[in-house]
Amino acid sequence: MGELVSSNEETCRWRRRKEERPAEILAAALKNFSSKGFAATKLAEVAKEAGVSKGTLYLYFESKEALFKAVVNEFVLPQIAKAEEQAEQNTGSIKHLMVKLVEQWRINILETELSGITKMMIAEASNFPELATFYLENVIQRTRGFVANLIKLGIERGEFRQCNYDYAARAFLSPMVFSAIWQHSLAPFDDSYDMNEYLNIHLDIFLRGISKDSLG
Amino acid sequence: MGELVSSNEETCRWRRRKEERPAEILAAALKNFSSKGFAATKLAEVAKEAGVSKGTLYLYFESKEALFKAVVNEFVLPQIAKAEEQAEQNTGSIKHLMVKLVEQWRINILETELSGITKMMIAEASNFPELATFYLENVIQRTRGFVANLIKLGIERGEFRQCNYDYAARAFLSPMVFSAIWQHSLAPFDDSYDMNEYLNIHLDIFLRGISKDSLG
DNA sequence: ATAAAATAACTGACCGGAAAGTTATTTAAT
DNA sequence: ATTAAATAACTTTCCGGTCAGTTATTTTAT
Repeated sequence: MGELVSSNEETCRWRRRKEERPAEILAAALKNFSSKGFAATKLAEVAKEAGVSKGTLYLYFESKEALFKAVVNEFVLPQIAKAEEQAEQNTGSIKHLMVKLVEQWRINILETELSGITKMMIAEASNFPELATFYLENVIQRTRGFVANLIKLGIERGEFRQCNYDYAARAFLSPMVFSAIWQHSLAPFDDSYDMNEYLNIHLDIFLRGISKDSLG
Repeated sequence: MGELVSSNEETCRWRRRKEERPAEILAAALKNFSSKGFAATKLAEVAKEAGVSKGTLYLYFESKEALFKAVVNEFVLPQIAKAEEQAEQNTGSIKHLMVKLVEQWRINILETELSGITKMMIAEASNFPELATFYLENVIQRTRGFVANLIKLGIERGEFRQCNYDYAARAFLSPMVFSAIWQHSLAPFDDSYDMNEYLNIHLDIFLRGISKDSLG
């Protein structure tokens, strides 16, 4: 943990590492925001884990809020881009693509620290309006729009029945979001919830519910 | 709000009102915990809204955590008891009872300050393990068990298909919990989500998904 | 009835610790 | 020698919890 110097154990108290600092700080910030939430994250702890002093944090990020926004830009937005690309390259059915998207959610979000960011934002939005609008505009609305478009396409193709695709997108996404929330709130105190099972059931119900034919 | 004396505007700085204090403090605490969350709630503010000094709070409640537990006992548990009674007195189908339960959720939880308690607990469970286990044992497990029993009964009666009724209970409850969470997190910043619509769609999908016949 | 004494409800200034953010100083690198 | 990266000590603010003192109310004595 507290490794300050690399190989040559020189008599250096610290090194100048302008290039590497941001990435190391962001990694520590992600870990802390994810596990503790925004308010409960201590910048002193982030600094310690990044192997720098608290002051150094402020050399690279203006404030705690700026640091969080940087975490979102660095780690969350690329995931959305990835999903969008996967959709573009999709050649099979929309239904199949949606199964794949849930699978990607599991692997890339739920089972990584990113689920903690999802939970954190939902949990603390009301206490940090500035972050709330940032996250809403850059993450939520973009994701919702992306899924809504997908469903719209499914309807046009005759895979899905006529429905309000905007609400259908919410119905599709909310259990995924819920899984992230639960995992970082009461699941650790509960006899462990099988998230895979939970997501499978919801996906099954959703696809059944939206299909043109009643079998899904 | 800051009414200290009732009718006669006497030259009293305060009155002794041992009987009324707890209820007034609990009401102010509910309001604050609901809108701000646990950590962000300031006891000085609760005291002010209850018309007492901060010190008086500690005459009636041992700590912030004890105050929160009292709020749950006073306002949340009676709602669960109410639902349990309604289930006992039910003469129609289980399916119909579940529609009614969602309706009650809307009226008694979602559209009241209690939805804020639901959200608060999910949001801050990880930072307050003591409260988390208290809430899990007294609220979550009791509610989940109640619904699981209902679904089990529905299966025995032939209304529902064979399924893991424990997970089915989670599938039934999680969108309700999600509605409360969303309402107190990003909904205020979003173009307003129609929660009724959201709940209706989920109820429809759930009942379709669990029915023995495919129509629901 | 009245007033003094006793009681307990209530107040609010204060304490201690914690954490965000700042800055004077030190140290590495060139 | 000079620059700038990094530090560590500092300031400020905030809040849960405490407690010594104040005041409304009740009780006792006359």
